[in-house]
Amino acid sequence: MPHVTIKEIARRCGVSQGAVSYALNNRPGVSEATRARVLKVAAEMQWAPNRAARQLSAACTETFGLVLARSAQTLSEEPYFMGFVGGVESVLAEKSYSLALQVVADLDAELATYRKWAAERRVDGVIVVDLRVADPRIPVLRTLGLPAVLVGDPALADGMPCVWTDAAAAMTAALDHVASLGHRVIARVAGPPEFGDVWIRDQAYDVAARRLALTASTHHTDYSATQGADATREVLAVTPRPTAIVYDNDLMAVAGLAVVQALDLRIPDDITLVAWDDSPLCRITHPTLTALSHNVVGYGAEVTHRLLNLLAGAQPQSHLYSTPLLLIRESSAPPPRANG
Amino acid sequence: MPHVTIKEIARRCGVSQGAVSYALNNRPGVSEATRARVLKVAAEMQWAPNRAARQLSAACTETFGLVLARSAQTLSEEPYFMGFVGGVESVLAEKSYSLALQVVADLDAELATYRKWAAERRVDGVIVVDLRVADPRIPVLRTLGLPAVLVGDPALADGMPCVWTDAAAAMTAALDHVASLGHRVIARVAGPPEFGDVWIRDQAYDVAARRLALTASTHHTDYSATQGADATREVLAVTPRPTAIVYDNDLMAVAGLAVVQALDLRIPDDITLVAWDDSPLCRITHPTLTALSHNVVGYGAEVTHRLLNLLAGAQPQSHLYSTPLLLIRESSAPPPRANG
DNA sequence: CTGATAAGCCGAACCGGTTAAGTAACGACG
DNA sequence: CGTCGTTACTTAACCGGTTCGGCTTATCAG
Repeated sequence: MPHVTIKEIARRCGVSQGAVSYALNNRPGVSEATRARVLKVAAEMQWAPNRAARQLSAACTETFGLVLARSAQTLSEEPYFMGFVGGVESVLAEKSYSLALQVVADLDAELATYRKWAAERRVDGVIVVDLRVADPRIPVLRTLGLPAVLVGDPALADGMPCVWTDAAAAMTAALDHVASLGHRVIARVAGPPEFGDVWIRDQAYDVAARRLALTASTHHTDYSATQGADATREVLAVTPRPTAIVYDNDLMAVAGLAVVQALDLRIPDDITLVAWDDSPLCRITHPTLTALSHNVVGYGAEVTHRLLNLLAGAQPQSHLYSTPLLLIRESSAPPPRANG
Repeated sequence: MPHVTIKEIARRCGVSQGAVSYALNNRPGVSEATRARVLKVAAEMQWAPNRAARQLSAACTETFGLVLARSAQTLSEEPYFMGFVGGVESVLAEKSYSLALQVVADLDAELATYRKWAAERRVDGVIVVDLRVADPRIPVLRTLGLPAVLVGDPALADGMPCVWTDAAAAMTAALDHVASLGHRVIARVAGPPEFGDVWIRDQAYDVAARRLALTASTHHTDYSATQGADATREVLAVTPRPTAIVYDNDLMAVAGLAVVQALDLRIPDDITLVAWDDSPLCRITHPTLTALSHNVVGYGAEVTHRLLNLLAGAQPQSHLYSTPLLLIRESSAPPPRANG
């Protein structure tokens, strides 16, 4: 059962290949009668353009690339990415674009993938996540001339087009919240410092803590539940003990919650917890977790739209998607001896 | 800056295109001296084969397809898929294959995607997940002649190649465990009944409960945290109240844990909980959750290997990957009045 | 009635690889 | 010395689309 080609349609319609191509692509050059006949035959034979052939002549792959430089294990623990990918997909699907997803071990492998994709003409553009401070991917993508939209703060994007959420504003809101509850000693369980977003939060956290005259510490982790739990134990061993902890993701916050409970401390009576990356996790714990919520699916969709626009000739620019919203839940309360 | 092609290399080396192709593909037909020269020039010019061109002549895309028929929201909540995709990727990467991932709304859209991929010659084969009872995708894939490996029990695969984990054995182990602790009234918070894997577990649960003379009920959900919590509330409202609950995924188990705690019942003193799909979630709660653990990343890798073998000409067959292992943790204990 | 214009279609080149068929040079062998 | 076989290439067709130049024919203005 050979594949149905444009040539076969041309034979059946008694016209040339070229005419069929014009007809199928809704371009002038054929009569309406012929066009209708061609479309009918094509539909009957269930013709669809061979992707490789089209790519070869059009020099356009209709594919975007996304590289995730995390271990498969980490990815499976972080609900974030799957939602992001889902958002990307939702936009690509309606443009009949597709997504080339690659999971690699580290940043070097990610760079190698970009080089390969560029040389192979594998993708039309890429979406870059997990932006770093002085990110080495930026100069590489520039050199390769690979169109890209970065996911992260303009301060990290070095002039490349990017989409960002205002993490600094969100962090400020979180600290205003705990300070207004009366907390004076707080801690933060953060992600890896090399991640640009974590760096942004680091800055905002320090600035807000100073402004509010809070005693504040930061503990960096690898975002995993294990290190989130460990960091929480460290935090609670310090004197004076913090009465509020801000986490950089939901997984660590839930892990922290369990640690606090295992130590027979009560939430929120003894300790207030604030999570980042709101997800069902934050709503199913007991008590539920106050969290900085943002729409990850929509974020992925927005980034994809920007990349499409960029390829369509739009000016490269940075675009603020949103500011995470602080959702106050049961894990927030004044500290034990507030007003004391 | 035009792309470097084989023609350009041929020109520089003073040989024909064909000779360059032979040299680059390590095929006989060129002298060692020429081959070395060609390889050197190709390396200098950083040549990489244009993917579309190779696909067109080789009639092989070096791409596998994976369709996920879930909402982006659901996907972001289920850690399962990202781990699976990571496992698939780990195998594909070393073969320089790539993955076409598509997220769609429902089964019909999934079928449409397969039809499209087959017509476009978009992928060499597909990995099919979330196998259903009397799955409509099986006849479609057969008709299309699209090579596929199904992820699920041979009883559901209708003779197509599949990779499975022995869910029935795992369920039996879970019930043996709770029965041996002395529980007599148990409940199960299950996934959607149309999923084949859930159906398999339904059967095994009923059989084991009858054999062990347990009073057992099953509550079907959509796998979400919300419905997991709701089902748990229902379960706990029944008289006589079950003393052990088995969940079909980790997310619902964690949600259930919170519900139980919110009702001021103690785990494991009052209620024993068993989760499926062990993940960090099960280890970070307080108390930690007994769970049926299996290696999702390895599962994805195994499935991918099977698909590669299938395309290499191996006989289609079903292959048992593993039986989920029951990891007993803090959420397991005898019922309140055991030995009574 | 003639010449210009355009619509409709054909043939062929092209994208960048792979590969079958053909050819020239050379050594071995009867 | 002629023949066969091998090696090392070249040529050209091919994959399945897109696209350009040019050829027919019909249309219409002059």
